[in-house]
Amino acid sequence: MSTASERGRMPSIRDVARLAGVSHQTVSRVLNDHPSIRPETKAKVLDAISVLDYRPNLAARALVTSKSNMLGILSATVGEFGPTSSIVGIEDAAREAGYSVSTLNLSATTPEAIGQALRQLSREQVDGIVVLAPQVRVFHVLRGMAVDIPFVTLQTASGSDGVSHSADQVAGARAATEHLISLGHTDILHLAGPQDWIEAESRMRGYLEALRDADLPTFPPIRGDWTADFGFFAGEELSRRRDFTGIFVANDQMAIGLMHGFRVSGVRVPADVSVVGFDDIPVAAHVAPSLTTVHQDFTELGRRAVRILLAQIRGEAVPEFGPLQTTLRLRESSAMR
Amino acid sequence: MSTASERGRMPSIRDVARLAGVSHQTVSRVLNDHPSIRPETKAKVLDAISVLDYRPNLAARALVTSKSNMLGILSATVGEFGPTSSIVGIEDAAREAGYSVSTLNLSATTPEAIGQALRQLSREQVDGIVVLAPQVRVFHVLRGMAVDIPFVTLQTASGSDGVSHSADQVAGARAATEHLISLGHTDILHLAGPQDWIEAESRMRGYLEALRDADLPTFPPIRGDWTADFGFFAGEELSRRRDFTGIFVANDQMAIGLMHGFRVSGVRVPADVSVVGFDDIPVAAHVAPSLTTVHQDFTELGRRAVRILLAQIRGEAVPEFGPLQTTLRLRESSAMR
DNA sequence: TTGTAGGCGTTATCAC
DNA sequence: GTGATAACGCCTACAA
Repeated sequence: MSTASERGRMPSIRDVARLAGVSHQTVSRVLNDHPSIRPETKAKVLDAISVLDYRPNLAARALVTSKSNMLGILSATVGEFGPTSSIVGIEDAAREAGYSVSTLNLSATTPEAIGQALRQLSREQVDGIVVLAPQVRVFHVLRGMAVDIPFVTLQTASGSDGVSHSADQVAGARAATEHLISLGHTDILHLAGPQDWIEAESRMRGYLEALRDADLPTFPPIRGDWTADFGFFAGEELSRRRDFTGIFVANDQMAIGLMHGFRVSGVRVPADVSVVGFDDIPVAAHVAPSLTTVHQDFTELGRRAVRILLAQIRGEAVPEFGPLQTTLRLRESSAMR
Repeated sequence: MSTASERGRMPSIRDVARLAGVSHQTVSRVLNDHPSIRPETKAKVLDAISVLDYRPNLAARALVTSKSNMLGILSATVGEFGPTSSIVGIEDAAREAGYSVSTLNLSATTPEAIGQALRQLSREQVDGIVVLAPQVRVFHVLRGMAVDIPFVTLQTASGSDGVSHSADQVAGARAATEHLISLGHTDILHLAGPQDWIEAESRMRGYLEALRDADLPTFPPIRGDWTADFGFFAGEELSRRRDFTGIFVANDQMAIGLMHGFRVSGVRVPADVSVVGFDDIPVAAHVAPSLTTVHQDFTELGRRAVRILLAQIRGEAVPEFGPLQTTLRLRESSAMR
């Protein structure tokens, strides 16, 4: 007779069974909380489990059930503050629900790359995927692929029909713009995110809607790339223009760079121009001047995404969260005209 | 006879075998690049594979080989810029080498939590772990646990004997401090990171060594928590002290907060006090005044960690990278005395 | 309530 | 060089 430890193997369900004096099937039932099992039998089994320090083999389970108890994160971001914080929330919620998390970073957002990433994730048999790929393109590819794995996106594209959850970007952008209007600004620019990005579109829409509702002129938005460096150059460029007194910037990084560009060009914030950003990154409150911006709870967003995904996986009713609220944080960079 | 597609299953190695007119074992050999296989047989098999769009089942493979082709990331950070960038590098390198990545965020750094996390990762049968847990405590627990899974840490504790790789924090901190000295400062403070953090210790050591070597007085470091908010309060407090003209801050977030605290307290940077940070986060170049800081390539660090880990896993010689260089970025926040 | 048989898709081991 | 056969550890289905 050879026991598990003698053979240098991890204890299996059969070793537990032998020690508990039951069949391996009974052990399996205990593990899966099968209803019909006598309490004392269950106790014996649990005892044996703890004696042997037995832990179910996940691969074996995955093989036979075709479920991995693993969620995938498909991300196409470059370590920005927002997505990163969301990932923390996703992992947290997933682990809490007993799922492990496999992350996959997209280096390119071509249809091929996306397809390959999805295939990889499906090979890993993830039970569901959280998509953190804020580009419109990815969204379209995803919809066209008819993935058979449940997935949730953390961005709501206009006309989205898939399951998605996000903070209300349009409302946030509206609030930011309306704030500038309420300060007495009438000529308000928008430094937007890249063309393909969903948030960029939503934030731009909020900007446009607010101006239109107030019967103020709109300007063609400037397209940035989210980076502080771009903001800096934009600041230098815009300093030549003096046809505006307020600017809503699609994210804080660019806003901080922009203020730098203004500074070196002699444009004073907020004396000459009021600036409002978006995201409320941790340093936003501390730059000079401190940045008025739109706060959103990225971590909570990630948590909710997992709850939605799990409901989908389990075939339960998908919880109906309203869009996550954003809040305007008033700081020094915006002031009365 | 029932084919895979008829039964709604994914094609298996046997389906490929049937189509190619060989045994399933031969297919397996093709998949694993077994040497002794006739080229034409191999061709037939590869053909069948592509016709069926067959993809090996990872769970089955993991079950029988006890290897998952998966690396684990054990992280105990809160979404800071550095670790986040490293994770990008880790994932990249891992996927490139054909490994998937399972990430696990530690919410607490108690020995129990760490033990649980390691057990979880080992249950997932990860082939190796990259540890991004910069606390000394975690490091000790890890060493004491005699983990049977290869692992690499991204921080070098003094007297480390495990496999680890990191940028040369001490040298970077020395350079930062020596820079202040070279500007003519003689009274230089240090705003340090939390007690338990490895980088905090290294950076403090660099500070102390530089001052000692220059025969300058050292001050007891102030312990911060890495956040900009803490830096702000520290700035307000320190503004009451006027016994120093230079300060080396252990990370950029705190440095930016500190400058804010100085600002509201009437301390001018760099006129009254020169400030140097660490990390070179993207906004460091754009805050006002722009922040002199120490740059390090976090992403490359992550990549290297994976290469080291894979060598360990495969039993190859572990590549000997020297410590990653750091470079001082000179900006406005530090100036001649 | 419990046990027995069979199979999930792959690799390892032995024949041929 | 190739093919049977037997695991790997678990779960589902059916039998007792």
